[in-house]
Amino acid sequence: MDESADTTPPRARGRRPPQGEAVLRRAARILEAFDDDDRHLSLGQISARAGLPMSTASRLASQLVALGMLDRDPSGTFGVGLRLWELASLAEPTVSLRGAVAPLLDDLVAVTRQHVQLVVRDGDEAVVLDRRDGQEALPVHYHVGGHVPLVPTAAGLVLLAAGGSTLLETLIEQGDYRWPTFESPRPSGAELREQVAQVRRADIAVLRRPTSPVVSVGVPVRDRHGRVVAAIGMIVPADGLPVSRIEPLLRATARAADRALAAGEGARAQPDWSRW
Amino acid sequence: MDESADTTPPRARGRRPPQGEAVLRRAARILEAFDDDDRHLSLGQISARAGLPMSTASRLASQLVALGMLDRDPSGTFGVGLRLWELASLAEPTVSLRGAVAPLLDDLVAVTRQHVQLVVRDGDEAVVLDRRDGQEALPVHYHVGGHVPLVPTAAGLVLLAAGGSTLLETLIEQGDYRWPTFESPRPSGAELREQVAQVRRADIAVLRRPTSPVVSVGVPVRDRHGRVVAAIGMIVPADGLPVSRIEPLLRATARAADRALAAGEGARAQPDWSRW
DNA sequence: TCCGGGTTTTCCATTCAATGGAATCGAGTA
DNA sequence: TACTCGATTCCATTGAATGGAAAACCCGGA
Repeated sequence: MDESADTTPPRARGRRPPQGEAVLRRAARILEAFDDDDRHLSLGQISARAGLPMSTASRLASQLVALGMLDRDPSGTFGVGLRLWELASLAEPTVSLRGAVAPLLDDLVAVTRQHVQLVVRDGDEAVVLDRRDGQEALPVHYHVGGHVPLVPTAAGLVLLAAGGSTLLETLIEQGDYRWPTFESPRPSGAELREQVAQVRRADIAVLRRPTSPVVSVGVPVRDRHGRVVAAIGMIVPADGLPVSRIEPLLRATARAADRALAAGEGARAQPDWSRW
Repeated sequence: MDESADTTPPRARGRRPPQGEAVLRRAARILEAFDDDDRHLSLGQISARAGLPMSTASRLASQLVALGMLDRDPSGTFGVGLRLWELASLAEPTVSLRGAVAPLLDDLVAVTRQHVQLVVRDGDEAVVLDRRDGQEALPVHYHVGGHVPLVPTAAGLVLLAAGGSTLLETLIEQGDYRWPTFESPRPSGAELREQVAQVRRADIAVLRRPTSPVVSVGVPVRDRHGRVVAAIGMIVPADGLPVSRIEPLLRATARAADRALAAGEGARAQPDWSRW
């Protein structure tokens, strides 16, 4: 190629991205390049997913490694770092909620031998804070920290119902809420409204679909002020323990969670590593 | 050069920090301003702890909020954000380890009714990956994501023993490893070496101190290649279940964990939210 | 309602950390 | 050995980041 016939006018060495972008946003995009399916990425993949030039990706990623936010194994591939995890475990509502509710999850799973999970709402999705696998567990897996859609899950519905009409209407309006593709009819706005109203009345959500071999049940957990801050969800085989048995158990657990949470909100047991 | 008599030579408006510092490092310092004792900070506190000018702290913190890395409640105080937590839960070794070992922790706590925890090493400390509280639990609290010192804990000793002589010697050399202040004699280098050797021989650590009402026991968890990747720790009252009973139980659990981990390393159960 | 203080945000002239194309390096591979 | 492809380093260029100061904000008290 000759330098005379080129359309690129000024020939700048280090031209910044056209629209100019904050470093932090770029770094965040690098972190967000990782997801459930790809927890390990090469630099090239990072660069591609984050939409950054290789050199920039390389530089930023190295910095993130130096800060412990990313890890890099000998083979060169990146992964999310432990330091990040340590920091993140300070995030509310994880600490107080998990601390208060974890023993109850233990009990629940001990009694029912089914999947149990604790979820909170984050925008128009839910996030799994903690979970226990029952021995008779069906192969259904939401991992801790993962997303759960609001509409097609019982725990999600509980959070949706608690989220106020604004949330519900927004969700209906945008209409693209997650729904199993093979499930025949995605519920209409009216149906969804009715479903939510039902959950509000009953203070519990029971989700049962003809095509699915499982029933999911969800109950709200409330803080001292009566605000729903989380939901406890359970997944049981449709042909197993009848829901009529599960319901009171879950309701009781939810009330216990309310109390545990209220009690824990004040005092803070301070760590005493010396006595280990 | 100066038109008036002032000692401040050039009078620059936006002078950067003397030594010049990467944005990412500053942002990281902001995040690290949060800890167990202060999970919520005002802007002023962040600015002070991170050693940043108010204006800079304000700008960066807002950006972090926009990215979901920090949360800000109506009163204006900051906290670590949920988004960060979601990202962080992709971190190895949390995912595979917790997934594989969690059911075993459930069993352990169900049988013994004592505290159980899963820890991994991070440099010269250990980090709690998961824990279960026993019903007969003593008020000892390391929260998930928190740090645990290597030397004065059984699980820590296991990781220390597995960490190779370099780690041990470094720790001895710097000599400032954490040790309960009131515990009379901090172990000498020789004592520590002997202790570690003992752990290596027995493939289990039992820590019993005269001043403490608890005994802590730790066993190593190994990956497919036989490398110690984590430790399971248990804390039992000195006057409760005898350690001779606990030992075989923990050993068996550790072997089960090895197998669960090896099995899980290959296949990945893929999430199937449609069947909820 | 208006005031005094403490905290937070915005403004903006200044400048250096960040940038990305190209060259270099390095581990595979034929 | 020569070739390939991914990652790193180099470096001239520049706009994103900076921090002091001023403005905006938020309260509790008068």
